[in-house]
Amino acid sequence: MHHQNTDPPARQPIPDIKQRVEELGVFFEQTKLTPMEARVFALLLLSDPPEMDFYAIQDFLQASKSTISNALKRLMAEGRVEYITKPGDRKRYFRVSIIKWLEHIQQALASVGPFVSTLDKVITLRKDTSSPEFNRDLHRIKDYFLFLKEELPRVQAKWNEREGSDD
Amino acid sequence: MHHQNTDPPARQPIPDIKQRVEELGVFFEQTKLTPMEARVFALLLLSDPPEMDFYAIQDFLQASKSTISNALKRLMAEGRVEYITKPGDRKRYFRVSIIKWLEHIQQALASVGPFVSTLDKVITLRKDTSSPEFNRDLHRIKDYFLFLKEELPRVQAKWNEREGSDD
DNA sequence: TTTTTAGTTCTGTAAGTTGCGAACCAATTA
DNA sequence: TAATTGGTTCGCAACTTACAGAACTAAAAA
Repeated sequence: MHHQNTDPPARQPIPDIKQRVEELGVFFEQTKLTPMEARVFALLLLSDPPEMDFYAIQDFLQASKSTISNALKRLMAEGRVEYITKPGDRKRYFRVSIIKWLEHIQQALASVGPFVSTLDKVITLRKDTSSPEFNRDLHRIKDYFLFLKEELPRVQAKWNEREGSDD
Repeated sequence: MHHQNTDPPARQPIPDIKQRVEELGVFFEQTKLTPMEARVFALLLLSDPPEMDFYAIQDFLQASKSTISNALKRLMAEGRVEYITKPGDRKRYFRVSIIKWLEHIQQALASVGPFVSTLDKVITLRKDTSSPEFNRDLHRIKDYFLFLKEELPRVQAKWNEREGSDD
């Protein structure tokens, strides 16, 4: 017996979806994804229902299995995509993991940390140089990052409070 | 008459500078710079005095003129590097433009804007889909970005005030 | 005027990426 | 047991990028 279709009735898909996946894909390439990864992500953002099985993704994007496999692998490693399973169905259904994606974004805001310490190293190294003005300017940038490092968690806290967040 | 040396007396350079330029360079590659661009930027951050002429950069990094020329071109186009000149000296002295670099960083924080509008498009397209829960989650991410778009300028204002900023 | 200086611009190429196809594997079905 | 399903992994071809080398240019010096 082959896979019994328990999906909700196919609905009117989003109009011009192929083209929109391409456009969205180009946008998400800017977020450090390869073209195909970006297209997979874009497709999962636009698909209805929001989960798709491997073959459906492959068929839609007209790409090879290996390409889809690797794209999903990376998207899952990054936490932007996850999969669900259905009882009595061996397939995996891939979907955008919105919670993890949000966490990912929030973490990105914390990336000022390494900047502060890198600048700190530079400033320390420059301590005895003949260019106090340049060093002061460097210090100013570091202070700016330090300020952000303090303020951004505050902003985050404000959001959590506003959302009645449980995290 | 060839270029008369009016530089301040050569001082003790930063220890292990070659290695440190490589390390710092690797760090700055993460900020969308090619390896050589990142090394040039790193070198200008560590050099004493903080400005270097073309040949000194080339000699230090052991790269070709074209590579240095293109690296400086891009760093200047990005606003991270500028040059100064000295009277009676045809050479240009390249240095990190700290003010512009800071502006560049501050602008980067404004990059949430495109995200909001992209997500808005997706949400609009998904309006009539059969997955209200997914759509709600998407909306939540958009609201988060919208929140940031409002709050980040506030944080920036706070910094400007604290610095008695003149910009 | 010729030469030198301070670069820029134009190919060519080596190295790194991206994605395909084929082979492979583990679980399920026949 | 053999065949099918749902993928993963490997090796390679096509494309892209980063850098080198050489030819070029504009300004200054000789």
